[in-house]
Amino acid sequence: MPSKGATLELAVLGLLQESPLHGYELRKRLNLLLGWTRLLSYGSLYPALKRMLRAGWITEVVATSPTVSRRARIVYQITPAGTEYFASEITDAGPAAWEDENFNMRFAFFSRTDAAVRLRILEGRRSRLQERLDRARVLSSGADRYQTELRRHAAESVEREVRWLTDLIEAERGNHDRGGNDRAPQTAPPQNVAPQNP
Amino acid sequence: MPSKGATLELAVLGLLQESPLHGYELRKRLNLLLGWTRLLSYGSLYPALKRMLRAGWITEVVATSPTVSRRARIVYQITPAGTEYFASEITDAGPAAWEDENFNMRFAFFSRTDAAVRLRILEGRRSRLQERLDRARVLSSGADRYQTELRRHAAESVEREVRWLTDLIEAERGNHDRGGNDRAPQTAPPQNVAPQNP
DNA sequence: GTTAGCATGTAAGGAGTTACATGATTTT
DNA sequence: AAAATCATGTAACTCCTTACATGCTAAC
Repeated sequence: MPSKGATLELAVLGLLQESPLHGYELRKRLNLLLGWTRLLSYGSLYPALKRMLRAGWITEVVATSPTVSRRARIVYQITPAGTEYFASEITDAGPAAWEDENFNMRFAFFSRTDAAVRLRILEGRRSRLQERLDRARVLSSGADRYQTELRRHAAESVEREVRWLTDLIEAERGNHDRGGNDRAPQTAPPQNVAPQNP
Repeated sequence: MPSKGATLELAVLGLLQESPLHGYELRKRLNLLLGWTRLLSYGSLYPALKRMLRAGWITEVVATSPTVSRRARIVYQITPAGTEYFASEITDAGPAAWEDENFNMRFAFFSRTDAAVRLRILEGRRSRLQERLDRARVLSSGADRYQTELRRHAAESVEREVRWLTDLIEAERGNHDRGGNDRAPQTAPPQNVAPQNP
C-alpha cells in the first residue's frame, strides 16, 4: 500500500530512471524538483535509500573514479523491480495521487504517465481543491480582521490553483484526439475540435 | 526552545485565550484557523493537550451540565503560565515565526501582537520567500515541459504571496507612523488590513 | 432502528528534523 | 590558511497519521 512516505521513494526512483546518481546529487535534484517548502535533509534521504535497497528497488555501486580522486561516491541505480514499482505507482490515479506533496511529484513525472491517467489526476486534484473551498466557504464567526484576511488570501490562492488546473485539463483534452499524446501542457489556445462536454 | 511542534500548542493557547473549549470544538476551530491542507486528527490533538497539561499551560475541568445531559465534556482553560508562554512566544519575531505553518498561526493572532513585531514578522516572511525565489531562479537543466510548468506555477504563487506581504507591510506602516512620528493625529484613518482592489 | 454527528481517547508505526560525526577537495 | 562545498552517514527526538475502541444523542 502506498503509505504516505512513498512520495520520497517514488521521486528518487523517477530521478534514477534518467540516470544513476549518488546521494548528494540526488538531494540537490530532489530539492529542485519538490523543494518549495522545506529542504530535504540527509537524515531523511539516506535512510530512505537504505529502505529502498532492502526493498530491492535500487542497487548501490561504489564509484572508484580513476581519473579524479574525489571521495568515493556511492552511486545508486534503479533495478527492474524498482522500474516496475515506479510504473505501477505512477499508473495509479487513486486519491493518494492528488494529495499536496504527492500531486507535485506525480506532475513532475507526467511525461512518463499515460494521458488518461494524467487527466484523472488533474481532475481529482481539482475536485479536491474545490472541496476545500466549499468547506471553507462556511464562513466563520469570531474571526477578526487578520483572520478574515488570512482566509481570504488562502481561498484566493486555492481558486487560482483551480484555474490553473482547469487550463491544464483543457490543454490535455485539446491534444487528446491525437493518439501519440505527450504534447505541451502549457496554457495553449483551445483548439476547436468537436467539443466533448461532460 | 520553540521546537517545531510548538505551532499546535500556540494555536490552542490562542484559542483558549478567548474562551475555554473542549477538545472536539477545539479541533473544529483549529481546522478553520489553519486547516488549509490536512485536517488535524484527534490522535494529534489529544496528546498535545496532555502535554500542555503537564506543562501547566492549561487545566481541565469536567463539565457536568445539569440541564442538557450530553456526554461529559472536558473543558480546557488557559492558566496564567499558559498566558505568559503565549505572550512570550507571540512576541518573538525570530526566524521560527516566518516558517510556513508557523507564519499562518502568527498571523491569525496578529490582533494580539505588537505592531512592531507584526512588521518584523511580515518582513521576515517576505525575505524568506524572496530567498526561495532566488534559489529557484537558478533552475533550468534537465527539466521537461511538465517540470518547467510546475516550477513556473510555483514561482508565480510565491511571487503573488510576496506582493500580498508587501501590501500588508505598507498598510501596517501606513497606520503606524507617518513620517517618523508615532502619534499621527490626523490623515490616518484606520486603514484596513487588506489594502486591495478598488 | 439506523445513520450521522458529538465526544474522548490509545497504540502502533512511520517519517522527518536536528544535531552530531567525519573527512576530502576546491575556492578565496 | 580559512571557508565553502562536496560527501556520507547515525542517533535521539518529536510529531503526526491511521486504526482501533467506546459510547451518547439527534434526526431521518
